[in-house]
Amino acid sequence: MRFQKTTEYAIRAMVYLAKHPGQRLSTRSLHESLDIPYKYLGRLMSRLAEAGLVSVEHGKHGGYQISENRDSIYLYQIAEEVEGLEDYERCILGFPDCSDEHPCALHDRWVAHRENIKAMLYETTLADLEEEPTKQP
Amino acid sequence: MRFQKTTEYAIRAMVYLAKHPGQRLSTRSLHESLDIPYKYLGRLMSRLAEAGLVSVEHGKHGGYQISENRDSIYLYQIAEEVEGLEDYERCILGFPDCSDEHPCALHDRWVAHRENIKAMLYETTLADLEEEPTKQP
DNA sequence: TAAATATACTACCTGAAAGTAGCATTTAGG
DNA sequence: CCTAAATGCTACTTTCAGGTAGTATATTTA
Ligand code: SF4
Ligand code: SF4
Repeated sequence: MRFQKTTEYAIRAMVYLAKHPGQRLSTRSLHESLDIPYKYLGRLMSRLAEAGLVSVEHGKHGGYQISENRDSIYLYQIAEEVEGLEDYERCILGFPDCSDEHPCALHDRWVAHRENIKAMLYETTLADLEEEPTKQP
Repeated sequence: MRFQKTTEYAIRAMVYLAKHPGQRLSTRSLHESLDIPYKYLGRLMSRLAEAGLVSVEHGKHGGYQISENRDSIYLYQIAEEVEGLEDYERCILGFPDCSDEHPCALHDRWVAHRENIKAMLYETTLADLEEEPTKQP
């Protein structure tokens, strides 16, 4: 019961960028600050840029930068881009199609938690997370 | 953000057994009722039996049976046996060692949900789940 | 005791996520 | 124009959860 490793990486990187607004940071620099494999991070950042979550500049002095409106970037957008949101609509027991109408014994217990986590993802922006340190305390 | 597939299988099987107390069900029968790969389920049930969560009989008319005291089998015991509980003590951003004392921006938001899910696992028994149907509603 | 029906054990196969490597492409700036 | 420094692209490798196969072992029952 956890995020994919890649989602963790994406959140770490995005929060780090959000804490350095106006700065354009290279993959190398992010790699060194966040301890994420260099090449793997490169592809990940590329995806996040393609999704419009960060801006990117090529060439010398290039790199990634958070958009100005980081109060409108929500965590769910990061999770959606990286691992999708399908798990949050899914049966906890893995049955392929099932409704809320005749729920099994676990359904209500699980759905409550699932909806809470969804709410966290849908209501938290990067701006909300700027108050405190990102790297190891 | 979900349980491992094997954990889903284990919960499905255990809840199904809990709904058939006093019956000794073979792997073949569980496989047909729950749509879990036969051989894979065999190994899984073997593990659950070894962990003492179900009783087992070999040979003809053998199979698995839930213990009488199914009101003292908690979901966390199943999760613990199958995928471990390490994820519930883990940093959401994947940092190796970190304390609650100087938390990062996400920490409090995440820990609250994590503790709620842990509480569900630690407070729900198989007996609690017997009220409603297990298979597809 | 022999056949039938079950679990237990061991080894191997598969697919997807994670990680690695090399080269192409873009841009700043002397 | 040329070089340095950056991202982008493509392909390969590794790791592990999930799944398959065959055989050994245990138990009931005729
Ligand atoms: S009712 Fe039960 S089987 Fe159906 S989706 Fe909910 S948890 Fe899954
Ligand atoms: S404070 Fe942040 S970095 Fe530390 S364990 Fe909590 S979520 Fe992870």
